[in-house]
Amino acid sequence: MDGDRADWSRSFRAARRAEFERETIEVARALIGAVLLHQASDGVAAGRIVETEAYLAVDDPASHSHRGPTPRNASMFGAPGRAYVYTSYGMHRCFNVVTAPRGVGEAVLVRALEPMAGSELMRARRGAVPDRNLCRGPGNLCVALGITREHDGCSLSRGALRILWPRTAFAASAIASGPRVGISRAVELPLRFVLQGSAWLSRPPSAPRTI
DNA sequence: GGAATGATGTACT
DNA sequence: GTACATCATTCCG
Repeated sequence: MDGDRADWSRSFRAARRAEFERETIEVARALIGAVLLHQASDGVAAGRIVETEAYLAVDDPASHSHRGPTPRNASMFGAPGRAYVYTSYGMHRCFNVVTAPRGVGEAVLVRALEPMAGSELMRARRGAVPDRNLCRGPGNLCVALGITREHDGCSLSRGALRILWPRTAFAASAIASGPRVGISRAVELPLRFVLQGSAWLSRPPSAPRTI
């Protein structure tokens, strides 16, 4: 009885891990619609992911991993399915999901959430901002969910900070891709993914290229 | 509406 | 010193 339960639990966890072990671009797409949840000491907050960006290990000079491991980006080279949280511009936190196998250095940046639970807590953490801005932008969503550098390297399958995968993925037509935001190198790569029509994006998808 | 700006940790020249 | 996966504020048309 307990043995069955342990087997079930093990295979369930393996399946959860497998979600993170697909190709990074595939994970970036698959994360659209997943829920990011943080159970903190002061309460629970969660939001549906509506915007992501993939950062790759090869031919991607905009990626933090491009020049190899450093103390800051160490967790990006760690195990998949864990968090990479870094400080941006000295003041903001940015939350990433590590995707590639240990040592490779790929991750998906989460850029915007649609609030699902804990809006009051988010408002308390964010201060006087319009609700539509609670989780708009990578720095803001970290404040709203209470994500800090303490979460760097933590598991996203087991701990207080978790990804809840959707039972069924969005249709490909519901997701748009385009250039990433706020970078100056590799600007042409279409590695940003958004839920089409979402009111919660950090910014609208850029217009389709007309050549 | 948009452009400019300042706050500032980490990594690099 | 300079650049940077940002954000809120200020200034301008």
